[in-house]
Amino acid sequence: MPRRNQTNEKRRELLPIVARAFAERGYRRTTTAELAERCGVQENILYRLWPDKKAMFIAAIGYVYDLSVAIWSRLLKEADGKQTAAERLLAYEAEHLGEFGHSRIVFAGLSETDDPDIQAALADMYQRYQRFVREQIAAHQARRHKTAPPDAALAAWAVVGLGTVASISRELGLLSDRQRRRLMAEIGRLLLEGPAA
Amino acid sequence: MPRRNQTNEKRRELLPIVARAFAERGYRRTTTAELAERCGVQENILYRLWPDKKAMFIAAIGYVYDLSVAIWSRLLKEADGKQTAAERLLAYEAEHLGEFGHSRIVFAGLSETDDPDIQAALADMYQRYQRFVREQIAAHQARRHKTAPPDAALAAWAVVGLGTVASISRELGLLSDRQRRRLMAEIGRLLLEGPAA
DNA sequence: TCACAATGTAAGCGTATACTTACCGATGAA
DNA sequence: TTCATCGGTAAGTATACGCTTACATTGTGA
Repeated sequence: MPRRNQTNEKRRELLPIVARAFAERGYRRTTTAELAERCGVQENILYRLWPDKKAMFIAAIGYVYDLSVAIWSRLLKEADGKQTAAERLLAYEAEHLGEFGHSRIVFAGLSETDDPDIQAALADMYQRYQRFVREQIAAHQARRHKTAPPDAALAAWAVVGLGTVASISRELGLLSDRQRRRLMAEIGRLLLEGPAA
Repeated sequence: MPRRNQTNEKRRELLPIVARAFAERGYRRTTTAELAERCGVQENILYRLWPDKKAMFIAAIGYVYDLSVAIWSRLLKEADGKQTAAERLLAYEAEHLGEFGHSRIVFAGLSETDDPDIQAALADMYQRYQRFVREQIAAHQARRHKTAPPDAALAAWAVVGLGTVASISRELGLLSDRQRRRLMAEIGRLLLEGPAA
């Protein structure tokens, strides 16, 4: 009998490195040679793990989502009587926003949306992301029953947009850390609470 | 004497075509051969108009901003006693959002932000864009003096984010036209008016 | 008309890049 | 020990792409 197959373990080991490369340099500019070098292997090793470069990228998209959810879930488990989950999430994102380059990999993908596989991967990720945020917002609104909070689904999209523009502003050096935190805090609160504060 | 130099006219003539190509296919995937073909000229003609491909892209970034401002300005001149300029702008964007691919070209650029020239061009564009929106919001708030409207600068960034996420959702087919209009209308109003409605 | 720059065409050049092939030593159950 | 398979190295291939060069044609002011 041959040795046992360690393909899955290797995939899990290399995927964070692959994802970081795509986040830093975008899809097209990240060459398979660079991926291999960062991973400390030869190119054909990567090709044994994924059929082509596109599959590596799609796997990376999945990875950054899983990573975000893992971080958020850990955060939400640390119960806090004063703040709702949504409030803690906003505060966390204000502080650590875009730390892994979540949004950079999305921007890279958005330049490839005429590829149906990449488009589907991005759409799936966004839907999960928005659903997660929406659930937190709905829970928040249920606890703090205001008279007329915004529709949770719309508010969730707006929060996603808020995070996006905050990421862009960080990327381009448009806002100081302080200003960005204020943006997330004040507008985030407005989106959670609605006009009847 | 030789013929008179028509470089500037030619640039103005080809720039919309170049910008559309970059918006549709992203920076890296748009080849200079494709640019030339779309423009109906040979490649070296483009190289007489701009020093390199990067310059063509940066010119395209400037073009989409100028185009947006031209459209908005026209819109704002059509006075309307009932709606403020900010309200009309929101309504217009809800309807025609991303018609030219304004945001697509930004996404393409955001994958190239380690190039200082591209980063500077994007940062400049975003700052002008946010300033424009902020002025409209401030004017709106001055007319409808609410007790505690959001800081106009923050609200402007949030509106930019709202437009961005709406563009993404259109790109990925995440929201119906109807849902996207609701998103822009309801959250847009919230951002203009603040919590004291 | 003529000189000469502007404009256009066609072909090529060097390099980068996604992906492949050929090969080799290590592993571990039979 | 055997031997099929796994994990890894090194080199190659075909193509695509940014950019250049060589050269012909056109239009215009002197």
